[in-house]
Amino acid sequence: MSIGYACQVIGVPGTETSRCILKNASEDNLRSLIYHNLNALDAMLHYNIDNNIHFFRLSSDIIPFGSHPANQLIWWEEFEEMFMALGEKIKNNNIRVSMHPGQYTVLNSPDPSTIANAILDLEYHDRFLNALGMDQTSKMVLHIGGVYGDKKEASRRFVENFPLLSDSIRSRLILENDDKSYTVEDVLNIAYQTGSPVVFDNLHNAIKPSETNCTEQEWMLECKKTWKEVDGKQKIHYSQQGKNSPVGGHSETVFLKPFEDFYPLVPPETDIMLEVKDKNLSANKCINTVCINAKAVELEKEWARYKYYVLSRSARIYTEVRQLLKDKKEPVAREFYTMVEKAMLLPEDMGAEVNAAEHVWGYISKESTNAEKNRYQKLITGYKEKNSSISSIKRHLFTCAVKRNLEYLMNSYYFYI
DNA sequence: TGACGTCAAGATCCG
DNA sequence: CGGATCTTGACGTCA
Repeated sequence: MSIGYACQVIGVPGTETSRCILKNASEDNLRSLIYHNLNALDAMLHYNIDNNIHFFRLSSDIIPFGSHPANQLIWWEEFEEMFMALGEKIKNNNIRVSMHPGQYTVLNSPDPSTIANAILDLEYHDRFLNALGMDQTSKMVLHIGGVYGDKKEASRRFVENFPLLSDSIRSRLILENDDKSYTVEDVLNIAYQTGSPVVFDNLHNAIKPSETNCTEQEWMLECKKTWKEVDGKQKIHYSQQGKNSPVGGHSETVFLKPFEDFYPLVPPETDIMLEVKDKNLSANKCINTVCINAKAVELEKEWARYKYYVLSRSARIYTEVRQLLKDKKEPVAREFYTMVEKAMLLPEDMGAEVNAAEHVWGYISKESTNAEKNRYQKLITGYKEKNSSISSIKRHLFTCAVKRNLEYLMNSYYFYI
């Protein structure tokens, strides 16, 4: 059972990908963006290895305009060595990678040019995984597409178009239920005909349930039957409805309580992809709690990154967490993350924010320039008088930390959530 | 015709 | 001029 997250690493400098707009997509620019993004991917893998994360979705944006005529580079040859090295890193560290073409890749459209573009996009993703040397267990997730007023006919068209895809693509494709049109039951019926494995998405299933009334556990077991030996472990998507988001919007973090209620329902030997705004933070939280039941000493690394954030929400919770880790009464992972969640749910408190900012400033103040000091004081005053936001203070502090390469600060979640 | 989702790039504004 | 904030992009479907 691996727990993973999608595309981005929060809070680790060097993992950011870059892009460009169409009019700037010159050969040279694309080349340097790809080079930059492959290095970013290397940093992401390094982070995952360091944090015991063995399941990861690769961003489709690593090759800008990867399936667009604007990009004519033979990138898989030009960057072959980098791809090989990345692939070795993935394999040697037992990481499972997957990709997820976006909502605009529609294989069942009535418009032939849309289908042609969808095929090009699937070819791009497949080529990317092949360049890394990934086998058939590295999957590409796809939704069924539009309904066009007739779901039966649209489903039939999906099945009809499926053989247009290459062997490699067909062996990688897995199909997911969505929250608008195709229920897990609809997807299973299509997948029986294409021979594709099915990804169960719990939030989509909750928003758009199947006509047949089955529990989440029953649907996951139905999906499990579509996974063959060569496909590797069954995959599911897990997310929670965001409190202030539109229906289907993902939560800021994966709250432990509902996740731990769900987890026992998941069939054994299943990989769980978390879809959540705080990405790797939630992956670490869930892995440390349900997979390895991390000890206090192992949570120190997490605490180092969370501490100023927690302090900025509540000095009281900050003290509680310190006490918890000091007492070392095992197990503490659940208590630790529950306290962090409690801090996240608090409304912004000006006193707590200023207090935390002062603590962080303490790292910088002694060797700061007058300009930095003045700016800091001005921002604090502005914040207290409600003329500016806490984020402008954080931005300034972060810039100062980066200038001095203060890694301990730069890695703090305080700046990212 | 605009919302949907994504999030950095690009554009513009501000002091 | 640097930094902050707002808008755009690139895709297809659907109301």
